[in-house]
Amino acid sequence: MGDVDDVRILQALAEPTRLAIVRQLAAAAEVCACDLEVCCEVSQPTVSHHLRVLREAGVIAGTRRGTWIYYRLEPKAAARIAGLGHLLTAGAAREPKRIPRRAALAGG
Amino acid sequence: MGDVDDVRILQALAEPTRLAIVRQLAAAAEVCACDLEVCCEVSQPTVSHHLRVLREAGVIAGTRRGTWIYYRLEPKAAARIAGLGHLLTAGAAREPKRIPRRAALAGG
DNA sequence: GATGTACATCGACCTTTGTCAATATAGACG
DNA sequence: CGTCTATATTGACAAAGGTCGATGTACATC
Repeated sequence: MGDVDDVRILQALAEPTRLAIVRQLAAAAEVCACDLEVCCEVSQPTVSHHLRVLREAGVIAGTRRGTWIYYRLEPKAAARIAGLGHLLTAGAAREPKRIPRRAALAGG
Repeated sequence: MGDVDDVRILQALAEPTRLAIVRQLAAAAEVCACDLEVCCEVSQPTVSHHLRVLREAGVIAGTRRGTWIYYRLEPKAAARIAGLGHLLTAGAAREPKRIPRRAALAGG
């Protein structure tokens, strides 16, 4: 369920500039796009492009307020990543180191 | 810290076939590469390529046992994704809906 | 050592993606 | 309306990435 969406979200996060933007949004809850430009060493059109990718993946949302646009994280996408994190940690913890369990084998 | 690694892990996960492989590993703790091939609609070299990407990103690890290679999730990478999930959910929850907090403004 | 199976590597192809300069749109303000 | 600022879009280009067929390598078995 929702497998394609997860890939989309991961693709959106899997880029240095975009992950930096997302981290900045996670720290401040709401950030003006103008402040995002300052942080990154890429041109304004490139930032705008990355914001579009994040928006279309449902990772962020923006609200225009006058001339400025304020972006924030989308809880739904955050929850998806958290869910994937839980799935992976549970799966990684499931490693039983292949211990033979001699008692179980003997007891049947 | 470890920002580049996170991007690497996310890049590894941000592809349909690779995410499917990772999900399969999360469900079974250890899977033979031969079983992974069956699941996906891509050729054997392509699966091998994806396994290499996942391995080099530190997402999975493989152990040769005779002719077969058994893959499993790497706990460290899983923890990183989980951590990112926590960061994002916390950041998304931090949205205060811009409530003015009149008491705080008055009290100073 | 010859054969068969499992997996990896190589080389080539085509698509996707990140980047920027130039230009366009949207709102604020005179 | 004209101008200034903030953001988006377009077009072009190079780099990265996914895919496959062909081939190479490792292990098992006869």
